[in-house]
Amino acid sequence: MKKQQQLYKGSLNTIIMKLLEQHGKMYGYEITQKVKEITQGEMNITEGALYPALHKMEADGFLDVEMDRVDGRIRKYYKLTESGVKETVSRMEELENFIRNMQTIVNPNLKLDF
Amino acid sequence: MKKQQQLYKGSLNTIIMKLLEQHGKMYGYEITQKVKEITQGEMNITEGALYPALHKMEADGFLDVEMDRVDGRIRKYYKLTESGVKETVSRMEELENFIRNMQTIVNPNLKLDF
DNA sequence: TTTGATGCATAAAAAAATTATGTATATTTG
DNA sequence: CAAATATACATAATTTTTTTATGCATCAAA
Repeated sequence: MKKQQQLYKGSLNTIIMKLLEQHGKMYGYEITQKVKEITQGEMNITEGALYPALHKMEADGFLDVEMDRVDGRIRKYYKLTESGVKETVSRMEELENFIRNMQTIVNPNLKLDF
Repeated sequence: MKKQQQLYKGSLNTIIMKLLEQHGKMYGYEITQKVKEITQGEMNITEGALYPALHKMEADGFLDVEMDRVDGRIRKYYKLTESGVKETVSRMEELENFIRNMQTIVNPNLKLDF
C-alpha cells in the first residue's frame, strides 16, 4: 500500500488542461486513470474534485463537451476551447514559475543557467 | 507592476520550515521579506496566511517560540523543534515527489535519469 | 450472483489560502 | 514637524479547492 502523494491545491486544473492539450479529448474517468498511470499510482485524482472542476472549466468557457454512448454507458468527452488553450499556456507558465521559485527557496546554493 | 506568482495551497508550511532549517531562527515579518527577496518579488507571503500557519505549527509541536524586544517593537522568533526537523524532511520529500510527478505529466517525453 | 470495474454526479466538511481590518512603534520624506 | 512608509504582530470573514461520503447505473468477471 504505497503512500499517496497529495496534490497541492490549485494544480488540478493545470493537470486536466495539460492532459487535454496532449490527448485532444478525454472523458472524466479516463483522466483519473491516465494520471494514475503516468505517476505510477502516486497521484490520485478523486472524482469529487474532478467533476466539479470539469464543470467549472466548462462554465468558464475553457472546455467544450461532447456526449457519447459506449457499451451502454455514457461518456462525456471534454476538449479545450480556443480560450482554454490560452489558459493552458498561462497555467503552465504559472507552474514553471512556482517550481522555479520553490527550487530557489529550498536550494539557495544551486546555480541556475541563464 | 510585475504579476504576482500565486502560491499553490499547501506549500506555505514547507517554505516556512525550510527557511527556518536554513536560518536557525526567524520572525514572521523576516520570513515574508526573505521570500520576497529570494524570489525577486514573485512570491508574496501574506500575513493573513503566515501568522495562522506559524501558530498552527507551534501548536502541532513543530516550532518553538522566543519573544524579543528590538527597537521598542516585539519580535517572535520561531525555530524548528526536533519533531519539526523531521517534519521538514518529510515535507521536502512530498515537494520533490510533487514536482517530479508534475514534470512527468506536463512533459511525458522527457527521459529521466535513474 | 455478487463483486469489481466503469462512468457520471452532488453534498457536507475540511484545509488553506486571500482580503480586509486593527493595533502599535520607528523611520523617512516633503 | 506632519504625513507617509516600513516594521511587526494579529484576527475575522470570505473564497477557493480539495477530501470524504454518498448515490445511481451499466458491464464484465468470478
